[in-house]
Amino acid sequence: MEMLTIGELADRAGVATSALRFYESRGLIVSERTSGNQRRYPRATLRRVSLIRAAQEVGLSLGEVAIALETLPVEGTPTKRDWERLSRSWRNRLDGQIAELQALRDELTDCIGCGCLSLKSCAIFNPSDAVARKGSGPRYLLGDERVAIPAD
Amino acid sequence: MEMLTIGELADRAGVATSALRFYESRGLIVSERTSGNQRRYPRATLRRVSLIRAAQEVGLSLGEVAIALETLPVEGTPTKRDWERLSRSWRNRLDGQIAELQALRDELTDCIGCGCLSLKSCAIFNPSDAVARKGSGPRYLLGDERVAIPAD
DNA sequence: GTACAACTTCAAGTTCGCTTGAAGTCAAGG
DNA sequence: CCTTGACTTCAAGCGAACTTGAAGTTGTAC
Repeated sequence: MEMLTIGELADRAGVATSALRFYESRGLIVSERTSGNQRRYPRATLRRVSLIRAAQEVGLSLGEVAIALETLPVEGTPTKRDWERLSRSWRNRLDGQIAELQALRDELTDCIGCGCLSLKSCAIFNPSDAVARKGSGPRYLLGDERVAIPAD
Repeated sequence: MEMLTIGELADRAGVATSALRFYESRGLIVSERTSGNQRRYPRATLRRVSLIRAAQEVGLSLGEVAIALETLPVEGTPTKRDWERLSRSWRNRLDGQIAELQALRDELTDCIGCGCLSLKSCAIFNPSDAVARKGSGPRYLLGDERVAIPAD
């Protein structure tokens, strides 16, 4: 089978070689090695990397991607069922994200020119789910957080 | 004017005191100091913090929020025009985000069961805008990136 | 056989939006 | 006065997803 070097794979997949090594360190992809210890990837890895990038776009973390990919053959072509299952679950995820944004948008639309400058009872500022933030690290955009505000 | 301590502001705004100090270090809010060097915030800061959190939800980084807030009075009530301008621009932003997600979703929907397992011409994997990633740091979810893939 | 690009590993750096901790000061109630 | 909790600053840490750099090795084309 024709094998790709890490540079070739990087070019074709549109990612940096450092990213590929990083993915490998996280177990998302695997490589064979030449006698001189250089990585060689089967063609199928190209598809796998594409899948990873697509999943990221849908909003999955690399950890989640890893879990999703565990159900897929590392080498060779995933079955139609594999792909159907993944794409369906990703679409559902997208649906959820879209719904969230639309809700936010609708609230914002109501707000435009509503005169609620005191923000007293403005939907956008109401404590619908003012949960405590746990842990540190960056907060991702579009989280499901909501701002709490009291009467001004 | 009644002033709030940092703890009071934190409770009422639903954020940690450390976050407030951080915002202040970034110039997003300002405080007066007591003779003993403790922060005291005017009530208006509560509104300002809420605005910051709302903007973050819409997807702005703190840097962008800072720029948006520069056009607002630090103290006192923003005018109806201020708020209309901000909420309108944020809504537009949301509209854009929603549109992007919907496009992705539609592509994904087409993909379900389309049998394009080789991913040769699958819309989701096509290099619509395979821009080079500049710089390091974390990549935010829902960026405007698209995966590049060649013929498999 | 040698030049040179592409590869190797490993540690450390980057960005963002904070949090945590140390070491100390202030404010209010009893 | 004394305790206690809330406050102060400053430095360092976190988590994600990589990138960058150093120092050395491999593969290939001439």
